[in-house]
Amino acid sequence: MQLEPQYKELLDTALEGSGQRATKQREHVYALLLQKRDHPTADEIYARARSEMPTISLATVYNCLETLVETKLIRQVNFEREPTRYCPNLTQHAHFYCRESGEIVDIELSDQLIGELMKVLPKGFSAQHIDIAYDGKCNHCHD
Amino acid sequence: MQLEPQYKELLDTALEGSGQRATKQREHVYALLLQKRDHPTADEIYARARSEMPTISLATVYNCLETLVETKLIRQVNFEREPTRYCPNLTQHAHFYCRESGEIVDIELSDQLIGELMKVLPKGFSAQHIDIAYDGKCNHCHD
DNA sequence: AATAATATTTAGAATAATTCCAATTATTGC
DNA sequence: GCAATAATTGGAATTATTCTAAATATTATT
Ligand SMILES: [Mn+2]
Ligand SMILES: [Mn+2]
Ligand SMILES: [Zn+2]
Ligand SMILES: [Zn+2]
Repeated sequence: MQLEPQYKELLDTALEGSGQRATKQREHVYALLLQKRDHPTADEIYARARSEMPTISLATVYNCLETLVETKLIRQVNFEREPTRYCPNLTQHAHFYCRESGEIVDIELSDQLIGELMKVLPKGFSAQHIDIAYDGKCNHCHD
Repeated sequence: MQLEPQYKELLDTALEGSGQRATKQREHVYALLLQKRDHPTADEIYARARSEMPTISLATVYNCLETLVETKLIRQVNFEREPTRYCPNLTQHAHFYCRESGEIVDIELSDQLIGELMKVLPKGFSAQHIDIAYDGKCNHCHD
């Protein structure tokens, strides 16, 4: 499995911009996230990574993920106190967590809706970020 | 410090409804949460609880909080992977986390706004709960 | 190309919030 | 008051994540 050229480009410039090196571990972790966009945990990424790169360590997976988050190529996604998950979708979106299947789905959010959410803040408050997590039943799990 | 009668009533009926007993530890933890509504962590609650009840244990604080959450008298509030915080405000509200001061403020949400958020879900999805967390600068911390 | 400087990876130890456990203590119903 | 049940307690266990220090890889310099 390999990183498509446009993403390879993205990764290289992001890393260069932050004075970090492009390593095969970083490429591999990034490629895995882009390939199966199911919001895996570090452990899941570790398991997937090992099939093609058996010597990679869990610490490296954490390190790579940290680098990718810092350079804003991916974001962290948290539900309650569950293990952190990772998402390469950089658009403004919320997450829907299906209690039945455990599936996590991206919910795109319009600027308009974000605007409305900003409007309800009391005077003097300014938010740089809004985190929105739904939970319930997804389309596959309905009666 | 003590629990106001209306809340004592609330607690007793909630506990009775779930077949649990009203103990002084549960009352005390609940009273602390109602008194200073700053979304404390279990450790903070433990520290506060000990000044009036020096023999209470951290395990008991966790147990009491769990009971209060189960009986829906309080709710848990999580920011990223920080320690869980606890909130006795039962209205529909989001949380604003000030990066500068660490203050956590309740943001009331109208049914209308929640409705809009529900509307953006794809067909077949139904949410029982939406978790909304802002983060940025609060009114006290502005330049 | 060799060497030095720097960054990354690695395995395993450390950390920290929370949960579990088994013994003691408190509360309830008779 | 006594037996049955539930809650509290201190400490051990768990688990995701971070830290550490040694080994390896990459880049820059001669
Ligand atoms: Mn996502
Ligand atoms: Mn609150
Ligand atoms: Zn589902
Ligand atoms: Zn502030």
